[in-house]
Amino acid sequence: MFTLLGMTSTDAATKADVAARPKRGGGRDRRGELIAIASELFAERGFLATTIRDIADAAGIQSGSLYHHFTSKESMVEELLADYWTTLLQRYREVVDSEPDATKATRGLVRASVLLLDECALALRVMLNDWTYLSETFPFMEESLAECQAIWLDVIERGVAEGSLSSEVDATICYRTVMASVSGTARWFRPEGKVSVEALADDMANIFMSGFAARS
Amino acid sequence: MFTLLGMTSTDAATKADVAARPKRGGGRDRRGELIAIASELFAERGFLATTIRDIADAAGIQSGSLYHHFTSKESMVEELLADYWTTLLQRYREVVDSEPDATKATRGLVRASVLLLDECALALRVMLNDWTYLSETFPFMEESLAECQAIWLDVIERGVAEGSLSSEVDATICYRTVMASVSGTARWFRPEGKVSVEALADDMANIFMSGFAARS
DNA sequence: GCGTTAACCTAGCAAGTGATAGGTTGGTTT
DNA sequence: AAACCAACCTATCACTTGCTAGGTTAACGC
Repeated sequence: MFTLLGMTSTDAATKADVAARPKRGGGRDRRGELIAIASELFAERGFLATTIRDIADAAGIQSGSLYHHFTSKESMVEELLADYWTTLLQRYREVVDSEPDATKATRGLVRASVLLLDECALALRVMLNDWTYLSETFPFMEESLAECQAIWLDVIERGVAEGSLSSEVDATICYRTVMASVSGTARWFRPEGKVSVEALADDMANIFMSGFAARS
Repeated sequence: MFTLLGMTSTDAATKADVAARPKRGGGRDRRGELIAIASELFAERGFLATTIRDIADAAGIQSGSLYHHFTSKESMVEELLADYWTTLLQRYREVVDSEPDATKATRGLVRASVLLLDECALALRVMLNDWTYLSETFPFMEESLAECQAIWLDVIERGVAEGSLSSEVDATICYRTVMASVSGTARWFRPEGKVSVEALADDMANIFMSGFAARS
């Protein structure tokens, strides 16, 4: 430990840094701020490739200080993912409960997925990149996915039964195709970009309902 | 280092292990074997989450021994990914060069993608899970993806021009939707599973061309 | 002023990480 | 028999990882 003008480096750092430190009462939900900062990094580099030192640097604090707010690196991402799934499933239920027509319900599910992509782009990008690890770490992810699949299959099979959806393609393959497209969209879609969610939702719903062959 | 019956532990380990070691001339392409073993782990747990000690354990050798065959962990996955992209692009070119009809060419591209999914399931699963890291590490991945996109957009726009594909949805969104579905399929598709590639290729081509609304 | 508390710092640990250097083995070639 | 070589081992390095213990600072309530 070197000394500077009779101060130890510890003292010097403390004096200087504390002055530049933002006031305590300022932005109130510090924990939320840190989650936002961390999520950005997770989405950009991947969860596993992001270290807590990266997060601390981005937040302008020391790595150890993060553990005042969180118990582990995993807990920094858990809320983000849990939020996504509860919201998605809640909106799915609203759609299927309020829409008896299977065709419209299918469009509604696509639409709900895409609109949520807009709100939770970070969460989807994080999951997209580290699904294997994250789904092993957080059991609720597999559980939520299972419920998601159940809702979709129910709607599709209802549509096939009432004759509005084609019985020629396998329901499970339909479901997986849609889900893959929607979540895969997270890789390029940016909420602030030039493609609007509304247009995207309509386009994707159209593709799945009618395909992209020209109507004859 | 403890001793046992006058032997050092080093000697003991050597004597025993060498006896159990497979003969040298046996399976000739050892490097290829190791790539296969590593790929399996990469696909299962993710590239970043797999350590070279995991790979060595699975291969029944010591971690240091891997560096007799490879210069780095990255080089263990590079061939796998490069193979995928060269094959995909080559087959894409065969399709667009030999098929003047845009509708059939589109089906051909979907089909080629799905069939390759069958052959290169591991490569796709690896990319799907660690795309962010891998595409930063291997520049050829972004380059190949760009060429892939160019081929797709060309075919789609040709189809729109000749009136066989709908002009109502954005070409780029079409492309991204298809690609996301196909590569996302790698998450659940298993070559040895009960869904045949042929059926899958047909189903997916049908979904994209005609959608899953019942034909009226 | 005094105690409390949230937010942060410093310093470092234990466990792993990818990678390396040099030695050993046994089959193949000459 | 001698030389060669691929395949592997042992032991270890330098570094990074997530995480922790204990201390410091400043705002707030009484």
